[in-house]
Amino acid sequence: MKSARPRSDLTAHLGYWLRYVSNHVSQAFARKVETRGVTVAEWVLLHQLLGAEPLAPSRVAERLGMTRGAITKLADRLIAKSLLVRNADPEDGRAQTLALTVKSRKLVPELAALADANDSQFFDHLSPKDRATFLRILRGIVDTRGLKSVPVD
Amino acid sequence: MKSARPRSDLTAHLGYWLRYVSNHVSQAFARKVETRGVTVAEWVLLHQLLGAEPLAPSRVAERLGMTRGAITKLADRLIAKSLLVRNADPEDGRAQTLALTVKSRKLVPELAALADANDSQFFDHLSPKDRATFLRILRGIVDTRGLKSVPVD
DNA sequence: TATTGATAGTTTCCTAGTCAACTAAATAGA
DNA sequence: TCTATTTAGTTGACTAGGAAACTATCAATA
Repeated sequence: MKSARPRSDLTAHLGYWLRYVSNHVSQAFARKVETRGVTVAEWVLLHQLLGAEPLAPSRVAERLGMTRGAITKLADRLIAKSLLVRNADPEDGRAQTLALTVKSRKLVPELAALADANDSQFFDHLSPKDRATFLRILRGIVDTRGLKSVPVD
Repeated sequence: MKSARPRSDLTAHLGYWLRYVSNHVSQAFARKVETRGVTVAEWVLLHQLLGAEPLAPSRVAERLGMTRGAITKLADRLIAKSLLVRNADPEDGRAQTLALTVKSRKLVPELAALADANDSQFFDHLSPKDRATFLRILRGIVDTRGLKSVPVD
């Protein structure tokens, strides 16, 4: 591996640009889902559940890379919006399961469409080759660095 | 609007991977600078000032894409750590300037080294070609989407 | 010059996380 | 079986930031 030659300028760091672009893309997406009355974190939770419900809060926490406490509160908010139900696990008195509602089952695809639109907005100008390279690099970083857990924000 | 081929899977979104990787890179960096007693936000502010001081808080807010209120608080914290000084602008009774201290002037290069190390950790495995492409794509998104501090939809 | 509006920064309230202490239930071990 | 430990989830204290109201000052203009 190459030695890191000092990069005196912050803007020379790939990490800087990554963060910068990612923040903008996420913010734009946040504004979109907000029109449907949900936050990005709420969307990610709902989407995780789609096809994987019911799921224990602690599992959700792992997948989303958040603490259990955060999931408790996030779930509370979704329940208040009738987008989630919390049920006691009949097998284990400590455990619970989270599941979608009729309302959220209808909402999630709409949110997915917004995610598509957001992707288009920021990445459609890329050539197919660049798109592929970009995705390959990102996934490659995940693989080689052994990243796990899904970020939310 | 472009042909939005539906991407039913969240993980098919470039935005998803972008956020995912960016979060990990930032978190890893946060852990590094934490050993020097500063946060990422504090580092970014300090680094902005390096070579550009003194700078008005409102300018900093623009550059960092944060609100003026956030800069007030961020500056307060840095001042409490003796890493920043706030001076009244002699020309304008409303205005102030922010500048580094002896302490932060010594600290910033150390933090920059951590940023280098973090970049190495996540991007050194890329071929020079991939590195260049990655940076070009990121900067290209900034350019074509005309990203500024807060993107307007 | 007096007033009106713009600008710089601060403050308050709110949101959404973390961390760590806590409760209750399950499990392992003597 | 009783006890100790682990596990699931909740709670409270704390943090960082945004939005908007607020204060103080400057600038434009009637």
